Amino acid sequence: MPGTKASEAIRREQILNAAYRVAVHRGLQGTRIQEVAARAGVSHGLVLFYFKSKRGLLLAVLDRLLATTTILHVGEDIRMIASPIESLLALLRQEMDRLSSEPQRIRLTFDYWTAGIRDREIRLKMRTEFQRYRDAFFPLASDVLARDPERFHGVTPMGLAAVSVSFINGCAIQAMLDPAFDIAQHLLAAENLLQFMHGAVVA
Amino acid sequence: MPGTKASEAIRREQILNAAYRVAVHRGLQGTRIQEVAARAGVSHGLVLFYFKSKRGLLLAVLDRLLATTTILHVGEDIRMIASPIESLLALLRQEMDRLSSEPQRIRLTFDYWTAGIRDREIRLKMRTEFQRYRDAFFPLASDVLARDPERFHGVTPMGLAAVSVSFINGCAIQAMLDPAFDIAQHLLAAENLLQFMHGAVVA
DNA sequence: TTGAGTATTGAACTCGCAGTCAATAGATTC
DNA sequence: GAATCTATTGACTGCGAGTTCAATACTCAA
Repeated sequence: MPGTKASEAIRREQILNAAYRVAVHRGLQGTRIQEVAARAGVSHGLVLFYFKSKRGLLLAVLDRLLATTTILHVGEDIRMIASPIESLLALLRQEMDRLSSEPQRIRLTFDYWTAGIRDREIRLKMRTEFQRYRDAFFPLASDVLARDPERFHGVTPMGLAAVSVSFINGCAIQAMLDPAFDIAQHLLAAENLLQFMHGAVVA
Repeated sequence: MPGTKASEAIRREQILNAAYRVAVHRGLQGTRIQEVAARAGVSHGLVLFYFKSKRGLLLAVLDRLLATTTILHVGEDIRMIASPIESLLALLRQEMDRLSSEPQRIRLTFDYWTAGIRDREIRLKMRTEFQRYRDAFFPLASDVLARDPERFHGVTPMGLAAVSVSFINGCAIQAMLDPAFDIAQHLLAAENLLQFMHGAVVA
């Protein structure tokens, strides 16, 4: 009855792929090992053989999700912008575009986020990931503060970075459930807010 | 074997109270009817008798959660502030304070939010609630835009209101899992951002 | 006090799914 | 081609939880 054999690496990859798709489709709680196995074209026994438990499988899916998440990339074009505030604006725009382009991934990420409330291991992984994301904002935030230290008296670069992340997260949340969510309008509003700041700096 | 009898209203209230506390503690998926019944001091059969199903119970808990959510309240003090932007700032501060003061409620809300991805009925309830919340920002947002229509060219009041909500949601998300999340720093950063805007307006 | 009506119970049923493991067939080696 | 190895299977187990419902005890009106 056993089917064709394959190397461990290939099988794990197959199963993880399947698990990811099922998790995206059904949610974390709704993910059943049977369905993952069916999608991967193996028996459910094999899934448990490789990942030991459902929890192990979902943790592996989380690792994969985080590993394949596009790390915040501050491209050459953004770095070339002379004004720090306009750079930050460009980065926010980029990230919001990315959010709207992969809704499924975002939904799954939030699913893990919620699960992290009650699961220590998930929580730690998520926390690490978000810290990394926030840290990527750090240099730009520093530049912004350095340009006008007096106005931002008391604000730390990490504080400003965190606020940027908050804004992006908040947009993601609204975009997740609200079909009428207007990304363009959000971008426009954010843009104007930051232009506002820029105007103040220049003046 | 039946215990003391009570009116329907009292029993529903008892059970809902218990269900809410269990849901807060265990999460939506982790809520078991047995535990709810135990907390309410009734049999699990009675819980099903009144709420028909677990789903029915959780929907009732959601109704209760939303009904008892403090509706965004723009107090006299805030309305008295002459500058629209400073009013908005005060409102953001108020809401962030509120977030940090009831973390359990926020967590449960996000739990339903996640569930809403796959459950149409929950989704609709959540959507309605968030729209109401967003609408409450509308008047203030309008005032802000009216004060300087040219700079905000193209931005709608609803757009600005949505951005405000995004910011608050984003803060809530970070605060939920990150123990080191610095509300004070967030407030400070937000405050400075808005002061910035205010300075531009005055200038 | 009694009887009807009903709120309440809890045993029993069902169902789905995670996890186990001995058997097995494909691969590999000599 | 035989022997060995091991990846793979699928039947089996057990449990946890939602749901059902007939029995039961409380309430209240007559």
